[in-house]
Amino acid sequence: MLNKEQQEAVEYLDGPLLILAGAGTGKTRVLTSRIIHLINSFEAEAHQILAVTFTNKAAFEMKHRIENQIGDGAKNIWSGTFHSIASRILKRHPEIVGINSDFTIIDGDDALRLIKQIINELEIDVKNYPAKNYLYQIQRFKDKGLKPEKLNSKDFHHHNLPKLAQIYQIYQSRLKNLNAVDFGDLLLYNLEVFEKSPDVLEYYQNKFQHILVDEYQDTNNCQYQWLLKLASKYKNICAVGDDDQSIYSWRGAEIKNILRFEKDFQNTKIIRLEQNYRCTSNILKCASHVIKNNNQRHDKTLWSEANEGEKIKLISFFDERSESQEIAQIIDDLQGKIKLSEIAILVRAGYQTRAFEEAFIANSLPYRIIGGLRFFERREIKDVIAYLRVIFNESDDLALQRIINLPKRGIGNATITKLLSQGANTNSSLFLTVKRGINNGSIKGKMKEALTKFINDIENFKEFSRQNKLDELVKNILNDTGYLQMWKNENTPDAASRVENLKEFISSLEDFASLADFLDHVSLVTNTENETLNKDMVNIMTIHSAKGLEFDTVFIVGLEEGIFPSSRSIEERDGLEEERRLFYVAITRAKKNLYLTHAQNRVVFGNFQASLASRFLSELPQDILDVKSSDNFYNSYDSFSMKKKSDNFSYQSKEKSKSGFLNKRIFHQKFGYGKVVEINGEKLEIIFEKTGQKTVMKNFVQLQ
DNA sequence: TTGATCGATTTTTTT
DNA sequence: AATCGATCAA
Repeated sequence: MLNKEQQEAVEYLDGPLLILAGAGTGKTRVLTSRIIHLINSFEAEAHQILAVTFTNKAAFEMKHRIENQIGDGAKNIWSGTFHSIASRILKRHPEIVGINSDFTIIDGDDALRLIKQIINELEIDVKNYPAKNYLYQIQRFKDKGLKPEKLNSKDFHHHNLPKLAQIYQIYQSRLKNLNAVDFGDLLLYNLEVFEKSPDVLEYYQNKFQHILVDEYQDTNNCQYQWLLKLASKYKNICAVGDDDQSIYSWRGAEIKNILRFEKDFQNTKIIRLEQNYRCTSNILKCASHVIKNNNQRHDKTLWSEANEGEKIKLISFFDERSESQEIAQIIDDLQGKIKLSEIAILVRAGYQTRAFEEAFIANSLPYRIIGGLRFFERREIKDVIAYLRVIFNESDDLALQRIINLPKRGIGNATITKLLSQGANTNSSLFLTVKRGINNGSIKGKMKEALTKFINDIENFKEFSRQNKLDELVKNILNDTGYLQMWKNENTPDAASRVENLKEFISSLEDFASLADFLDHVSLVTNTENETLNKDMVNIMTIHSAKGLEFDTVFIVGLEEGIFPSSRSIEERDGLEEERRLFYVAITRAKKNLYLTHAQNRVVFGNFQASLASRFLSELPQDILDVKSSDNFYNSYDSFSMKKKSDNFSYQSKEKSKSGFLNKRIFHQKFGYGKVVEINGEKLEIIFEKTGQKTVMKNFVQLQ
């Protein structure tokens, strides 16, 4: 059943509609119901509907739900991520922007390789001006819809990156020569298509009678312009968003797109969804209380009919090891009572997952890391894909560079650089340059032998791929080039798992009819829909990848200054507000139980150091908190644990004070384990295992 | 050209 | 702690 506002949002058909949907208010249901309603009421046919999301997962889920209700007709709906839809459109009109329809979509790795090449040629000091800063800035330009020729000095001056505009321009022309586009280009070229060809634009304006956009607060300027153009004729655009959940400004997202929606589309109807169906009222209260600290937001009141539920648990640990270790213990105790798959550990940054992985392995708790190292991003998989790219398109220099000396063929950096500059001079691809060099004798000896074999291999694979299935092709590549052998020779557990991944990769290829099909798929779909999803495992992931998900029990961990909020966000303008929204998103993932944890010490860049509790913890509503501390240390939040701790001390002093501390292993609440090397009255000299020698009062250590 | 070694640098977040 | 890049000997 839909509530009154949801129903209205589904049925409203008189032009632009903005749905401000708070966390857990059922926006996905509204979106899918609306699409079904459009079709069932004959307002639009499936192929006249455009539904845009940010993640493949969201798009997939939406489509799946609609298919369940109206069957195969749903297949004609244009639904997908901004990038996949833009790619689909660009494939139909590539000539307008001067590329071919078999363009390659390159990922961040390739883009970075290209930028590095360019800044090397321009002799820019990479030490002071790293390539990735350039790449980042260029991506931001693209997010704003700014092409190199449209830049004016104020756009790039303040970035303190020499020759930024020039590099951007060269980067674009190189991509064009390679018949390649990056993620940002997909949208950017769409805009160019629409500008250069009003007919094409009009075709899509007419085609898409109804446009629906999910997560509208995460659109960047380029996507915004794209939507504006497509919707400007019929103005049947329905955007769903929540300014409190905007967490992608670092990728160019602009909250103001929500604010200006009303101005861009006259007579916009605004519907607010404020009834939360997900969380207990305690969790909701916690989230609302936190987000109120932000200034830049629309004030809104989420409410719910749910019970208070459990209190929010706030737990403090000695260090990140005991944090992960004891959380594993807590979960172990819960096992049997609740499903593990209904538990999530949410971290601020990817590297934090490691401690949990280790703790879960130690406690033999099943877990999965969502969004971590994605399948198609693994090195061995990218290598094979690079082979496929070269086979599909021998002019794909970026892919060729990746594999020309993999496995090792004796083609070193010097040779590659030489070949590249030769290629640049003659305006020909790397592949062609190599071939030419072999023929005209400029490549000689061992080098010639190796490169001839390589070129022949590629041509053979090309031939083979015309007659054979994709998985057979890959098997041949792995065997004939010695790539598989390379890993097998390594004989490490790591290499073994790479071999396994390659096997998995081969079996995943069965679904694809052609190489072109596969390459299209792989460039835009980042992860294989993993089959482990149904298994009962604890979920570990970053908060960003948890967006849109919900779990019975959620642990938000590492709530410390410098981690959450992240150290960078503390310095950035508006950084803290976004960080707080991130916290808000994290809190509202929880349906029933919420644990907030932090460690008092943590290893940062290999150094064990004190870690301050996050400022966000002081923004929590105290009355619904249940504050606990791990038994091992002093905790500033909880007088109860202090008392318990001092009990421990008195017990110790009775039993152990006479036995002497010298040369004994001790534990200190703040510094951890150490060995006593000297006693001066009440003071002890201790060499701590992690922090070195310190002077500490006798009363503050326990014998182990 | 390769592999070893040293030192610098790193940690947001992702389509 | 772990990775990346620069440097150098073989």
